[in-house]
Amino acid sequence: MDKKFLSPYDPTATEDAIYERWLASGLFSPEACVAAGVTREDAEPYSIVLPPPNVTGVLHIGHAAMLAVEDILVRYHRMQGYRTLWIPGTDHAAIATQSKVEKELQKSEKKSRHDLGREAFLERVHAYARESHDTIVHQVRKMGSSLDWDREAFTLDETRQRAVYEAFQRLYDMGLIVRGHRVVNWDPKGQTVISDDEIVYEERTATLYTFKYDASLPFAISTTRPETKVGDTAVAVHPDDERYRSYIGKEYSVTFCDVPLTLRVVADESVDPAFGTGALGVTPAHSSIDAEIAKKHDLPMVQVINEYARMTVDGRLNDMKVNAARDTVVAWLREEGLLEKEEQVQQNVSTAERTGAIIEPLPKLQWFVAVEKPFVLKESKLPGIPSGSTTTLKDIMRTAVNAGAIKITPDRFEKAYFHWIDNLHDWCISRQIWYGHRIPVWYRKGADGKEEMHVGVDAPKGKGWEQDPDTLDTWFSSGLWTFSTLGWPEDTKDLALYHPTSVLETAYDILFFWVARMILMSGALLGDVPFRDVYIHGLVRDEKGKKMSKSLGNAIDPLTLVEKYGADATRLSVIIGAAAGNDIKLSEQRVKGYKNFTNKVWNIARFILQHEDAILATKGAATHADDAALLKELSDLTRDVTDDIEHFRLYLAGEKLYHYVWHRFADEILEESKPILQGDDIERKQGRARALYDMLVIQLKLLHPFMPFVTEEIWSSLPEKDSDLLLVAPWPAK
RNA sequence: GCGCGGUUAGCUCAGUUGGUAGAGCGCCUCGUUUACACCGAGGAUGUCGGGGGUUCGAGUCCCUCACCGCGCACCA
Repeated sequence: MDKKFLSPYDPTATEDAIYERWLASGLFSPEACVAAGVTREDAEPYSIVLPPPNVTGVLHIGHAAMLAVEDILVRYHRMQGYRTLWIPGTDHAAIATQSKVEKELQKSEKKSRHDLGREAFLERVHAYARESHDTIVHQVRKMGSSLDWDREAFTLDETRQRAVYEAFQRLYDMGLIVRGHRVVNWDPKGQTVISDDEIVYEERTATLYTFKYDASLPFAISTTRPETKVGDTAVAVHPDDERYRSYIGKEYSVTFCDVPLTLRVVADESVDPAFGTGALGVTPAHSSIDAEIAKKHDLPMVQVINEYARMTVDGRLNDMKVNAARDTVVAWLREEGLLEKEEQVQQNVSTAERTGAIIEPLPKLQWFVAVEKPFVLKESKLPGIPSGSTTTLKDIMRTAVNAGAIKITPDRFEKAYFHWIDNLHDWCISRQIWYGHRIPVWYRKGADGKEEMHVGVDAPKGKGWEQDPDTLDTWFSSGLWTFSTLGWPEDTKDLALYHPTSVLETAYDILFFWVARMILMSGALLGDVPFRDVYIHGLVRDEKGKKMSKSLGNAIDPLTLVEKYGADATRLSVIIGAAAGNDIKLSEQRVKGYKNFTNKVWNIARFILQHEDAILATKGAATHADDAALLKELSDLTRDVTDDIEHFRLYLAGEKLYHYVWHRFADEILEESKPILQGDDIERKQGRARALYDMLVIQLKLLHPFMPFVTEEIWSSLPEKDSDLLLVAPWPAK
């Protein structure tokens, strides 16, 4: 027996060396597995693309859970003989990374990005991203992730840049990317447009003011934002509302707080007669709902607020910030005796996810992905959408899941997914930030003074072309992730072999942001799904059930846990007790418990290997009925665990293994074996020793996906085995 | 407003198709017998949120109520 078994298992002393052995073997690569003869050339592929962590800092325990789940699936399939590929990568996370660097720049040097200029600022961001990337890769390795590092990708590297430009051009050519002047979500602090999904609603108490624009008007309106009323061009009422029916179609000219307004009364179904006075002041430029009403009724759009959330009208409001302008308008209403009512109401305020600023809806010229526009999908493998049929992006997203080409586990998330799609509007993809993929569109003034535009992967020939200064929403490049990592748009072998990927595993908080957009991109560009299964894991929370975050100071760094208890224990603690999609509350106490389990496994091996001579004396099937029964019992467990893993019940598989290994095998079977092993019946003794050894081998294999390090370390000391590395040992037969 | 999840032992949670209530941690008693004290043997603790229903039988299925958490929508 190896001397190392004489002391307790020490993860810190072994894990790094084991990971190095795996790397040196090259067997994280499916080609290497084929070359080494552990995977058949024609084996069925199994592929997962790692959801790329943002290069905004360090990994948190949620990432650790993600890595553990995916590594379990990958190691299991590799051992099952699949041609298994797990691709690593990181995400440039445009807005998130840029605003992080901006914040630090402001803090340390009191400078803004404009003080540095685009190029110098981007240098800073790149440096930060590199550093962050290195930290993340280090952490990912520490967790034992069996990723094929030779295929590592970054959403902003050269290959992915090409994929992004190609995707943009193709979608543009298909008419699915459009440029338009629309009311968008403007973040005055971040100075950029953001998409609907980057908005966080905050509930606040607001004052609802009811007033008349002018004493000459026969009715009043209600609003929480009186300052925007200088941009009103209409008053909308419900067509069936008796109170206002006689005013429909009439036009009123008034001067509202020094600003002349012309208001037409229009009838619109969307107006709720029960709210306020039942009459709605329509501000087309500063409300997306109002913009829709305005479009329907062909109303003029007047912008009265600028990018800095300041008023742009003549008179007393000129250049005032919106809050000050609100007070001024209310004061004016009071003076004029127009204010009829003030009441406190609960209101959800839109704020920007990254900067926390209150969103100011503004009309702007931006790029959009049109999700409801019909187009012809030339080649399609999507069930329900035949090649050459007319469809929409929304339809693709809905059908992929509805027709069963993609299965979401647990299935309750499908409902939320459909609901999200039903409420989806066109996706604004242009951002006024510097870090990210520059929009592949060039402009120049033509000879006739008109603007010329060129959309393409490469800059156009000729003089005077300027590339669009804006960048793309980070989710645009993330949407391509399953195939951009496999070499698309090139017609690569990887793409043919590994796409669609087998499983997309992620937390539920980015189901819409990301999962839906991957389905959109893959559907539109490849006519296929990006993956067959979506497995949703929960969020890791602290002991009190709070979401872990740096700002709350309750975040547990996975590396700290790995250093204290080992990666194996850390992995188990985020797997066991966490049913699919359910949040997990993590405490160090749990991790400690699983560290004890790793030591238990260690000592089981130690005990069995003490009888090495007796083990090696026999071979073949168990002859004694008791031994055969024990092996049968274990093969039942193998069947259960295999079945659980196949159905994403990793927590159950882990728990069953834990329970069997410790409380059945160690506490009972080994105890009962002691008298036999110390007895005089040599044949019985050798038979039992052999049986225990065979059972140890099976248990190490079953445990390996869950706790790869300690099992591999024990494996290295086994006197007899069917594979040099446990990493690629064949999964035990049921 | 619509939807989703949760409510099981002191704490954190399992309980996959309905069949005598489980685990870990904590607590109590005993044990240092050469795998392991990062241990073992044993023990206490539960009207499975309330109410109703289906069933021979319900933690599990149905209805309803309450509370907690979350998502979406509205947000004049």
